[in-house]
Amino acid sequence: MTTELDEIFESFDKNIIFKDKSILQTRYQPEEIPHRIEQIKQIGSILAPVLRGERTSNLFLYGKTGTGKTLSIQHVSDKLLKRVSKNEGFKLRIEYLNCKLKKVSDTEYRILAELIKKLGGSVPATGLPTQAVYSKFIEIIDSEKQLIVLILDEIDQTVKKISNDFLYNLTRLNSELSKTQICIVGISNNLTFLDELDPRVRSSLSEEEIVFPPYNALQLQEILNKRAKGVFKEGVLQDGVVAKCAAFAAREHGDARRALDLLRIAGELAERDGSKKVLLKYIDEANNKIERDKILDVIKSEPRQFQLVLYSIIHLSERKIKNSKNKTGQTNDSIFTGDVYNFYQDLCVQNKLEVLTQRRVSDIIQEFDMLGIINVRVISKGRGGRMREIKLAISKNILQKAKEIIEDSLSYG
DNA sequence: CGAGATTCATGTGAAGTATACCTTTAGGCTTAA
DNA sequence: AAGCCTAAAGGTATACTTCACATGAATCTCGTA
Repeated sequence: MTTELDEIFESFDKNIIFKDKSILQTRYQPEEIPHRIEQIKQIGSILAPVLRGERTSNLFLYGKTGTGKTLSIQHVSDKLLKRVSKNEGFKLRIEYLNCKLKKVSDTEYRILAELIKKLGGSVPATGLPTQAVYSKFIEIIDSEKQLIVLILDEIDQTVKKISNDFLYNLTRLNSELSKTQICIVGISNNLTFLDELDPRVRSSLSEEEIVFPPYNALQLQEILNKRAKGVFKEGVLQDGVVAKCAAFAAREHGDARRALDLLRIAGELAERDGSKKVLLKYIDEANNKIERDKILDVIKSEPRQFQLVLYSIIHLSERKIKNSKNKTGQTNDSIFTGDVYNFYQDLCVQNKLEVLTQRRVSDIIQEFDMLGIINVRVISKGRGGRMREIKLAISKNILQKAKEIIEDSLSYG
């Protein structure tokens, strides 16, 4: 046993593939950010007045995921902070908050609490009136003369959960502050986000706007090449590996994060396989793995009733496929609402869970369609009634795994 | 034979209900004067 | 007495149910050729 373990550890220790994997991790902050020079310059020139201790315009960044928004703003703020520390005339703080994090995003209270914590204060987790937390926030900010840049990432999430009012209050903060000046940098991957905003908020929040376009395949390749240099040992990458990663990611609206993940996972797969090179096939595998993990994560996080409905769908369509092969040979793998609901009812009884109404299950099915796990179409069979035709949209090789996940979560519940 | 009515099985919308989670508030406990 | 905390009271969003009506093509009905 020990020897086997030793072997595993040793082969892992040899580390044939990677030199420094951390460079591919999402947290990693590279020295250079290719193809974002324009944007970085713009951010720089907009935020530059903070160096003289002046308030800047509020700034708004948009672009899809993985287009370097967060990276760029962090890059600029690092540089700014370094410069400012040299001349001690005033104080500059740049706080970054990701509004999408679960513990933060729910309520106004929590966001404020989180901000206060970042600024060095503390509030009880509950019990205080929101207004009190709000004034505490102002008090902390205003306690000394300073300049605050507030970076709110994924700001669109807050508006969905809370309301326009919160942002409105934020934009008006300056009028309530005497010593401190504050400016807000909003980041959103939803391009239409601004349109949904209250016009008052909109005009003050987006005094300046910068758009981050998606990377194309060539640019992705360059990014990958730059990073890959430090990550992998010499010559472990098969020709075309980088190009393929870039091509895959370019298909997904030019998501650089996706490209980096692909490369990293492909490397990990090669390593686990004991291969000396990262071959092209590992990229396909990595792509599958990412896709699979994404879907399985979704399934995992779904509530129990949703899982039961999905389980019914998977079970029925598997059975359907088998039957149709035996009889006719044609692939008629679609199933209908009624079948699903009946099977689902039995499933609930077996597991001693309450049975939801058909109305609700209908909505649940629709939601799975929106998640892209199934495809749904309303058809009419004439006198046979009207119903949804349901088809699974996930590849067959993860069905088994999906079922296992659901079974697991059922037996624990 | 064909136009229009009927029908089936469920889609879909509105409105109501239960539940969980939040905020607010009142009352009790602690602390400082 | 003032301030702080907590438990209960009051609000609100969410998940679901109930009720009611909408759908759309196969099928039926019945008048007509």
